[in-house]
Amino acid sequence: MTLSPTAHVILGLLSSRDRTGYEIKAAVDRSTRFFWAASYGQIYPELKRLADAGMVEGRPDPRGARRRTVYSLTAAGRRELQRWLAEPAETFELRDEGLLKLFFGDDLEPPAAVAAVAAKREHHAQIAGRLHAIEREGGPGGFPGLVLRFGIEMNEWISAWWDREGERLGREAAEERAA
Amino acid sequence: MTLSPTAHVILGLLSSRDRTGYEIKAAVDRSTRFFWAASYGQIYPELKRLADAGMVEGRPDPRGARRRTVYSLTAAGRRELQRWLAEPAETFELRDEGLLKLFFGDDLEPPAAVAAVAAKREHHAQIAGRLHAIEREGGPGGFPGLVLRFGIEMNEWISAWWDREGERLGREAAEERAA
DNA sequence: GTTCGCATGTAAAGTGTTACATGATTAC
DNA sequence: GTAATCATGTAACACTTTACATGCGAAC
Repeated sequence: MTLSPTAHVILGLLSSRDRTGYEIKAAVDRSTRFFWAASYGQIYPELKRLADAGMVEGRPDPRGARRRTVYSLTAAGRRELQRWLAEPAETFELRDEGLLKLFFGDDLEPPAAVAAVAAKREHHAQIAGRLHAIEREGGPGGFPGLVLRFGIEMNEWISAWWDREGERLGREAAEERAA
Repeated sequence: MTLSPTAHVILGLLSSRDRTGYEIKAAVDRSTRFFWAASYGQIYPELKRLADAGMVEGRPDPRGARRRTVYSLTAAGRRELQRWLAEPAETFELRDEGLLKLFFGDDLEPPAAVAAVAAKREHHAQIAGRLHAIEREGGPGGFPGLVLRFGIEMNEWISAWWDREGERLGREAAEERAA
């Protein structure tokens, strides 16, 4: 039985505190979302599988008439988390439709290409801004804080790169019109 | 009928020249692979769908007894490519198991965390190296060349970032041992 | 009293990878 | 002759998203 990386995200989040499936989803959206997303359609079935495998334990903890299941890590779950963390990472995938469009930019009219570059700059500036906001609102310390800092600085760097490139393309287009 | 981004990659690659499915796969592996991968299992069925939709045209072009189908873009296919290129990009997804492990680094023994950082540095240095090799072997000009340059510089930046961070973590661990 | 947030789940559809199967041609 | 490359394709599996369905509690 091999566990998916998403299963390990759940184990990792339960390592710091007990949570419901709903809270796990919220934590993912606040933190790992930018490099590892997960939906309810994954989280709830995965919690069941992990419970069957003895890695997590759910206990009912209703609020009034509203049923609620809080999950916690078992000793086996903590061991599995440690094992996975020590093992080398495998998955690294990027799917960037913006880069794809830029790649085919030679098929574009110059103004459209400049617009595609501007969209790339904007997109990464926005991600950096959102991450920055999380940091200002008392973001995490330790390794989560380090990864957050990385996300901010990388997106700022990418945004600046395309900003420079956009300037250059704009200048070249202007020179061409002048000639 | 909406076309997937992968369908548009095929249209884009057929825009510069006619190709077989095999050649499309090879071109993807040489170029868009780092930000948009595609497998035979997608390319061949997608070529059929695109042919049914009148976006591409296949003509048999055997080499001896070996059957071979060369595809070319139709006028409708070129229009669709233009339309898609002008439209804002939607998909941007990153799945980075290494960042995930670093995120949970507080659960790791310090030497293991330092190793995870080193793995991240190495991974991006290797990608940068491979892309650099493509550039040296007479890489593409124009927009494909620009995207390649971006890939090289971004991976070098990421590698340098984790290099710095690894140094710092190593120093801190040493100071702690000394104290 | 209605909207928003909490809470759990499933079904269907879409996307994509991997492995397998087949066979010809070219280079060593 | 044999290994690598060219060439096409499918089947099984894994993974994920989206949409739907349901209902309580709190805030306004």
